[in-house]
Amino acid sequence: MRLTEKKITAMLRQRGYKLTPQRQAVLNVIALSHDHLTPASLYERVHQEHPGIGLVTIYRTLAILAELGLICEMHAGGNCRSYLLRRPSGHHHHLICSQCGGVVDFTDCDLGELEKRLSAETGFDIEGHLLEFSGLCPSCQRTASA
Amino acid sequence: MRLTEKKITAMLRQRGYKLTPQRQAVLNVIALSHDHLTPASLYERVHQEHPGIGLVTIYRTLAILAELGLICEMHAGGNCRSYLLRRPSGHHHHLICSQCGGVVDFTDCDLGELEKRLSAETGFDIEGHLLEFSGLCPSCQRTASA
DNA sequence: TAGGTAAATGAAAATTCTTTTCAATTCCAA
DNA sequence: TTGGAATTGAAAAGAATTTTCATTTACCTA
Repeated sequence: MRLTEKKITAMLRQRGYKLTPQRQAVLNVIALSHDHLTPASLYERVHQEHPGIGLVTIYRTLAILAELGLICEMHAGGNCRSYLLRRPSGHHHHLICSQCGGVVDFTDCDLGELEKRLSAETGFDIEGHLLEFSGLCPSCQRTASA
Repeated sequence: MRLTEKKITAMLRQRGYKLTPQRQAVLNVIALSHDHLTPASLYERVHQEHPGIGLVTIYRTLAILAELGLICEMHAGGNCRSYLLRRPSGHHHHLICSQCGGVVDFTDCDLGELEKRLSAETGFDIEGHLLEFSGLCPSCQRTASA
């Protein structure tokens, strides 16, 4: 079950956030995109449909969505921040190319055992995790060796 | 085999880079540190031993070391960039309390299999990874339930 | 060991990216 | 409808990083 724009707007209202046209435009772009979106690239896309929207609003909307856990915030090389609609599995991991910043996603990480052990050892009530691998993507490997 | 300051300086000279006192000071701090260092925190530490060094020099030295693959550049939440001496194991992990920000480190994570699989599936040359668990530390659990 | 030269340095300015401030506008529950 | 709190955009502020440039320095060569 993928989060749709409709479901997201419902969650927003439930939490007391207002449903402005600007937010709808942002949500629309996020919901339809399968890519990682930086604030700037989101702005660019939203701006086409909805000129006059401010970059500030993009930042603010992203902050709300991240706070509600509806999107994942991630950090990669170069232009640091990017966001992606949250996937069904609940977790969401990345393989990031340290050269070009390209991102590949994967979801199965099998950290349950480790989580259990850490929880027992430290007493932490573990809520989630972030796993990122970094390295060189095939294309940048070729560039590097050339 | 851990990279020592000596080995790093040797590699620098080999590549035609000069060995300035500033660079030595930066290398010294990096080589002795087990933490992730942001440019700012590195600067702070180096500055104690070597006042007068500029933050610019920190950035430049980090760029060279990353280019030579002697340190790993990582991007995590908050203050985006951080660097870590490249370790044999390539590992460094945290358990972070989402309430008080307390951090517990752990090193054994057993991700070798996953790394191998991802590498085979994606063609990435994987250099390192970042694994962070988040949750509530014992003390904050008590506070929360109180 | 002195001298020349390319590389490195620090300060300041310039860029980017992000957040804050604030007055005007807009959503929406009553 | 209407009141009031939330939201908006513009501009200013702030933070992080990079560029520029004149000066200094490491280190190769003679």
